[in-house]
Amino acid sequence: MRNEDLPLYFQFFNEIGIINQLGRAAMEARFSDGLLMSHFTVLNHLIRVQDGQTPLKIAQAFQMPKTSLTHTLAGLEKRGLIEMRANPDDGRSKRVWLTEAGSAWRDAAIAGMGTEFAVVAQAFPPERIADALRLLTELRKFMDAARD
Amino acid sequence: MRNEDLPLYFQFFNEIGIINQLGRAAMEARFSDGLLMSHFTVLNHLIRVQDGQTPLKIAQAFQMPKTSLTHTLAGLEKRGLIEMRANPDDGRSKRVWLTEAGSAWRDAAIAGMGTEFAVVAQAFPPERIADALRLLTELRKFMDAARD
DNA sequence: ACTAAATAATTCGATATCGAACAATAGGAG
DNA sequence: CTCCTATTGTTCGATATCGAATTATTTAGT
Repeated sequence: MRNEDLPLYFQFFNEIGIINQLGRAAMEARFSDGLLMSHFTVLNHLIRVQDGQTPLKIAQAFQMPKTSLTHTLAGLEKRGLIEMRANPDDGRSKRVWLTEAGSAWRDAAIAGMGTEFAVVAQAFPPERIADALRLLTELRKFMDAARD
Repeated sequence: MRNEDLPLYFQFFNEIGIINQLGRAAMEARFSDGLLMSHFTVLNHLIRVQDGQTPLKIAQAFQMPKTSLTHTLAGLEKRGLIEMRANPDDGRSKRVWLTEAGSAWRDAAIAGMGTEFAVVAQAFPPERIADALRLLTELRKFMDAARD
């Protein structure tokens, strides 16, 4: 990397960070029951991939300390959005299952986001977003693979 | 927004979130003295804009609750990276000043990031990043302005 | 000048995050 | 089987985040 390119990459990640913060705040403001992005992310993952995952699997999927996930799962369970049952295949681990309420909450959260997205979509048409998304997806996969 | 475009925007912000998390973790791993991105962001802001800002100004610049900033500033002050002095123009507020150590720590942090960026730059040349950066900057400004 | 409303920062309490240490179980080597 | 190591999840302690209430000061209205 040429030295004069450093600010470019720096600024890139900087903008990513700010957009993430703004987007996150906007979405969390619409979440009911004091739930946060971490909770939503887990529920969404269980629907996208499949429920019945072990906590460790989920933590790895998000590159997240498993100790943080324990706490997030506890919050979801307390609110009745997931159920944790023993794993018959391995006495050490558990399996995480969505409840009806969990599935419904996730759907409602996504519907709520639509309102936010519509505002963005007014100014940024799908083609532009899709264009940038290609790079972002590629970059995410690269960074994910580059983790030691 | 057409309904079938919703997943596109959703996925876009999702990738932003993951990249942010991966980038953040990689950078924080290099920060000395247990400092976090929040600390770096404040120091960097004081250099970019100008030090002597009031806490409220800084909090607004980051769309961040001022109560969180109080805590971040306390951490920076405890480590001698900033100094807070009374504001002669307004008895309610204070002004935040960088110390030599604060400035040096920020420079070292950026230098450390260079190593991470170089890996990314191998696979993603400046032109591609600059291209995406244009959209991101525009989007960030838009979202920033759209805040109520 | 006096009072009321607005503003700056902090304190408080509840929750989140995360590294280190831990208990329980699994699995492999002998 | 027994011992040793690896793996899974939790607990614990320290710090971070953030909304609500609080204190001090300024500004606006009269």
